[in-house]
Amino acid sequence: MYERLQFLPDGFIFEGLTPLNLKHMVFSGQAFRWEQKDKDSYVTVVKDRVIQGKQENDKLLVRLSALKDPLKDLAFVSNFFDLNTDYKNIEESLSQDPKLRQAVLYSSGNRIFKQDPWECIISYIISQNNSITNITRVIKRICKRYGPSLSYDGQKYYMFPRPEILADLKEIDLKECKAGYRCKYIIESSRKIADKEVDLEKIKEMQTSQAREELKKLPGVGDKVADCILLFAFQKYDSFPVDVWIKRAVEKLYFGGQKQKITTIQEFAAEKFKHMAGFVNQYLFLWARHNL
DNA sequence: TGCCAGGCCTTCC
DNA sequence: GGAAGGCATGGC
Repeated sequence: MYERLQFLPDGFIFEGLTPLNLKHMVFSGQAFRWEQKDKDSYVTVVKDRVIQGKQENDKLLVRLSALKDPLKDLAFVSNFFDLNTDYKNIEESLSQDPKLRQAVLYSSGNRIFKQDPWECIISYIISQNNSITNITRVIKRICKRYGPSLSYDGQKYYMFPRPEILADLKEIDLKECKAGYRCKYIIESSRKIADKEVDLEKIKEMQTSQAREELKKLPGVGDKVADCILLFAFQKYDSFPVDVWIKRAVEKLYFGGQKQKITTIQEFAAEKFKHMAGFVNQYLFLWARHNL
């Protein structure tokens, strides 16, 4: 929801975007391919395009490579940054819960990118039992080694490699990207996706629970990884991935600091937050990582 | 050194 | 159906 739009030769300026916090979005651990370019400017690669974003108060400046026609580019950008969703309403609504208010306030403007499903799946397979800095490094190595290169602003960037490419790798080669024991998951999951044994187009049309079971057919994808993929790539906002930070946050806010089983947290969130669970999750995650 | 990180898989009961 | 261990890598 923005108030005004300017067309640039290679991008757009969106004005009147509140709430928006690009820095939160970029470094909140939802996507792993953003880099800081200069002081307030960040760059990433989405499919075959380089995207540069910069925030000035309620303005979002976006430049991109591989220009098509302006309306298609506009649709692509506003979809990726989720600019047509009313986050003001979401944040106000969630803040009605006094236990959530501090987390929402702290994380305000942390919109959820709409990521490419294929890249998201492999990224979150890598994420298991791993740290955000290390996940970022591993993905970068994979793209640099196996992805087609792009040129933007005099610099080289890399696309995420296609499923067929990763599917044909030997484990011993992929190991050089330091994904460790997850390498065999990456290769086998890539093969299932390349062969359409797991069909990403069909998953888009499924209800959350069915989509979740379908994703879990991929090796290296369990409950938590599936929930991340559903939330970040399939817009299933009723999913609520529970990692150690979310667990801590929910235990502290809603269980008086008492340890709970993961299944208890999942059931609690589904019951309490319903179709808003995914948004709650994002606010809680960022808040917890910085404050707990 | 040991423990943790956006967990999953296998084994065993 | 659930508990326990193992697991690559890197930071603290």
